[in-house]
This record gives sequence, C-alpha cells and structure tokens, in this order.
Amino acid sequence: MSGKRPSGRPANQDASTALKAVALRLVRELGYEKVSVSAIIEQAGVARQTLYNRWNTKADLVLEAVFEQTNTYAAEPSWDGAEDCRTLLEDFLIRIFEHLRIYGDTLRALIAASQQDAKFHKSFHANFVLPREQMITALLRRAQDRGELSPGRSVETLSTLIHGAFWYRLLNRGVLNAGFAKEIVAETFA
Amino acid sequence: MSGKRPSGRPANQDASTALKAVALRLVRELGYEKVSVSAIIEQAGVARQTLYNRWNTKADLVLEAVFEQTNTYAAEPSWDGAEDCRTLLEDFLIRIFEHLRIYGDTLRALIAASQQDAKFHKSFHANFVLPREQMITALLRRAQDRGELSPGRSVETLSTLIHGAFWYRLLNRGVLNAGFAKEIVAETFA
DNA sequence: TTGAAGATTAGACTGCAGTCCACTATCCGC
DNA sequence: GCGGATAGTGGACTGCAGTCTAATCTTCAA
Repeated sequence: MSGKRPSGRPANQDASTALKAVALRLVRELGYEKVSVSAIIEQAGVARQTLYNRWNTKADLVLEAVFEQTNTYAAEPSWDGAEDCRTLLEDFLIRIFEHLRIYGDTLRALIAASQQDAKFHKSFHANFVLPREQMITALLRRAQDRGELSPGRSVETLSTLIHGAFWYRLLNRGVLNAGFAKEIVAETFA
Repeated sequence: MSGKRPSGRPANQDASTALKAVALRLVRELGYEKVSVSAIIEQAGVARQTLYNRWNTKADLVLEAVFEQTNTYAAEPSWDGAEDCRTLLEDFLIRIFEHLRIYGDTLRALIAASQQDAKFHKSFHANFVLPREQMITALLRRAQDRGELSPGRSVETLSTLIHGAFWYRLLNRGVLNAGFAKEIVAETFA
C-alpha cells in the first residue's frame, strides 16, 4: 500500500510530536493569540523551518494538535441504546459544549484564522466542520426514520440552524451550556 | 447639550471622510486582507497617526465605513403593510443576503477580526450584531402576537438559530440566496 | 501676543508570521 | 565509501499592524 520509502533523510517524528505537545500546552496556558511561533519552536527545541516543513501555518499545527487531543470529543453518538434521537441530540450537544469550556477560545481563534487563509479554511472545513455536520444530519435523518421528526422538515437546513446557533454563541461569547442545548433541541423538534 | 467646544486644534473632518471613503473603495476593490493601512493613509493623503487618532484598528475604520454605506441595508422591516410576519421575515433575510453579495467578504473579515481583538468585538457587537438580533426578535414576537407563531416557541432561541444559520453559511462560504432564506423561514415556522 | 491644548505630520520602531538561504546531517542505492 | 535526495539548523529577511516621538500647526482664552 504505502509503496517505497522515500529517499533522503527521513523526517524526525519526535519533532512533530514535540511541536504538537508544546503548541497544545502553550495555547491552553496563554491563549492562541498570545502564543508566538518563536516560543513554540524554542520550547520544542526545533528550527523554524522544521515547523513549516510539516504545517503551512500556526493554525494548521494547532488544529492538528487540538484535533488529536479531542478525537474522543464529539464522538459519534452511539445508536445502540433505545434512547430517542431527541435525547441523543441533546447529549451530543451537551458533550460538545463541555469540551468547549476548554477549547472554545482556541476554536474561535481557528475559525478566525480560517477566514484569513483559504488553504487553512479548506483543511479546517474538511477535518472539523464537515464531520460534525454529517453527525447531526445522520442523527436527524434517523429521527425522521423513527418518526420522531416530521418527514416534511429539511434535515440539511435544520443541521445548519443547529450548528449555526452553536457557532453564533461561540463567536459572540455567549453561554454554551446544557440549558442552551435543551433550548436548541426543543425548537428543532417543536 | 454638547457643552463647550474642546480646546486645542479641532480635528480635521475631511481627513475622516477621506479615510472612510478610501478604505471602503480599497476593501471593495481588493478585499479586506489585501488592503494595508499604509495604502489607505497614502491614498487619503493623511499621516498614519491621524487614522489611529480616530480608530483603534483597521477593522474599526472599515466597520464604520461599511456601516455608513449600508445603514439602509437591513433596515427595519416596515410593519405597516398587512403582510404576515412570515413574509416579512423572508423579505428581510433576502435583502440582507443581497447586500452580502457585495459586503459578505468584508463582513467575514470583520467577524474574524472581532475574534482577535476584544475591544473591537465589543464595538462590532454593539453596532452590528445586537441591532440585527433585536430586529429579528421583535419580528418574531410580533408573529407570536398575531398568532402566526406558537406562543410556546422561544423567540430568543429562534433568533439565535436564524442568525446562526446565516453566520454559519457566511463563514463557511456557503450559498446565501433567496432559496436559503425560504428554507430558514420554513423551518422556523414549521 | 502669548501660551495651553490638542491635531497633524513624517518617520522610526516593535513584534510577529511566514519565507529564504547556505550549510550540515541522515538515509538509500550503488 | 560516494552521490543524490531530503530533512534539520540558524539566522537573515519581508511585510504588515500598531506604537511612539519630535516637531509643527491650529484654535481659544487670557
């Protein structure tokens, strides 16, 4: 599958690991804006170019670091249980909001960065935005199949409304808690 | 009301006018990111400090320039007509989306900037976000009064969902057209 | 007329992301 | 071991937003 090993000196995996670890730690300690690339490479003990060999921008590095750390976060809600989709959606949103207590500020910074760099926007959209959108649409479709949601509703539009509410609150520093999750679900299934 | 004139040399109003005009033109020609402060002050024939005497950041200047240009944009929907609120909301959204064909990119940049500068976020929220939020909530409340919308629905939550959908599409470079406006309204009043 | 208050100017300066370069280090096939 | 390919290093460099400074201009009030 992976074909032949590329010729030349192999990339030092430790450097990538160290960079991601340092980036994640600094971002959580200081906030995205206050972390300079120079500080990251210094603490990772690595040259500037090494970072840019692997990632295009600071945002790409942080996205990957946060992404690895939180691949459990917002994991696909398990369908196994007999719970109704409404509860499933609510729990899903609550879980996301909880993780945002830690990574909300970073996510805001990444969204901002994605508006200023077309290449990063593509990557961010593919790795973060689309997967979550698909989880919600899948869940809503299932709700329709089970008769919990009227078949006349547009699953795609509802998904946009739900994600939008979440983004809007996040970007406007509003409260993202269980109560808000309940409200969203209540209006969605109204 | 205005009290006494402040002492000292009065601010040159022409400079402000020229700066806003140049900023607006350049942003529309080149896009927010490609416009440098140096280019703005050069073409306005004004010193750097003069710009920063009036605005804290490039974003503040552009916000004010765009805001003046578009104070008709998204004007309060007139209630006079006998139209139902559903139609009113749809027309309101369509009108916003049309203006975004011109200013959408700039608005995206301003939203991004507001995530990176707390002071600008406050100003942006007060001048742009809140007024529009209040227009929608007022409209929805009226819809409830007229019996077009079930009194059980949460007007605030619906407003967040509607604005969120719009922001989400905008920030993810999705299509913002009359069809999307219709979809939003359909789900809101579903 | 003079002086205080504040505006304007030109330009130097800081801090940061990202690029470039010359040089060195490591791996591979021969 | 040698040469080609690629990675890593240190440091210089660019471009830009925003700050700072020293000097000059404009207005008012005494």
